[in-house]
Amino acid sequence: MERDTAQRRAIRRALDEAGRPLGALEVLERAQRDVPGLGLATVYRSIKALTERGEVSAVELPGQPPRFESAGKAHHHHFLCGKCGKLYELDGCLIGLKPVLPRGFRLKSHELLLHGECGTCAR
Amino acid sequence: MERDTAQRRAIRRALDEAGRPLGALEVLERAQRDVPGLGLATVYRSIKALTERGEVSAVELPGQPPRFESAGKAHHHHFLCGKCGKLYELDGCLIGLKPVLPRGFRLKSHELLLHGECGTCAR
DNA sequence: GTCGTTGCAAAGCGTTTGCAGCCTA
DNA sequence: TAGGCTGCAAACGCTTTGCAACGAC
Repeated sequence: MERDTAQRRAIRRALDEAGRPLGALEVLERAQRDVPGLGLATVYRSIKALTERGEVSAVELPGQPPRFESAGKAHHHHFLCGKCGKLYELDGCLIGLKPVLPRGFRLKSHELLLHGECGTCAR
Repeated sequence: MERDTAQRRAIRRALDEAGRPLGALEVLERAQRDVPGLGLATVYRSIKALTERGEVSAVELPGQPPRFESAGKAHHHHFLCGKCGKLYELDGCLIGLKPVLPRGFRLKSHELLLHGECGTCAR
């Protein structure tokens, strides 16, 4: 990820402006507004490079392809609505307590995914 | 999932006796000790049926194919060692506090994955 | 005997890679 | 101009499906 190309600018922009995690195809669609000839392989290659640089982070969901979001936000978790399938960002972290780990285990990070129904679907 | 066949017995047994979540191929290998001719498609079909019945649950890991474990255990979470790649089961739940959700959201369940190094790898 | 279940092979899906040409620095 | 970057198509790994034979009830 060293050169500044139109493709990478478009991909970065797509992720920055989305406001929510995007799937690879969604990134492609949005970035193609800037660079019509853009290929899916380039999207994957760029996302991979950006992820390694720490500028993008992947969000994994059970049974679904990963979605990607701009990194650099504060530590947060996600809420997946089981009805509409949308993934929401939640501010803050719910894990205040030090978990009880087996002897010798060292904790480096954690991921929390909440399931339920969003405000729109719940009524 | 209505008939009782040797294949399904073998698959169920493999999951029951493993003590940790297994990948599809691991299930195949173990179940083939009982039923040598067993095919991978049958493993997937059976796991799917068992999952729908609630007897098996899938554990999703970032960037990896899912692993499967017998359900019915108490609510628990997992710890993934970044060095050796093993997935451990942790007793109990760390989420005591009601998380702050946006207005109207209804929480049904949650998944927590801890990352770090296990006792063996940490030293 | 019925019809759910199986193994095989082929198809499917998301992702990665090989390659020749392109374009940034 | 060198070498990273790109698009295309083929390859890949994991999972699902079509189909004819099989076997539980």
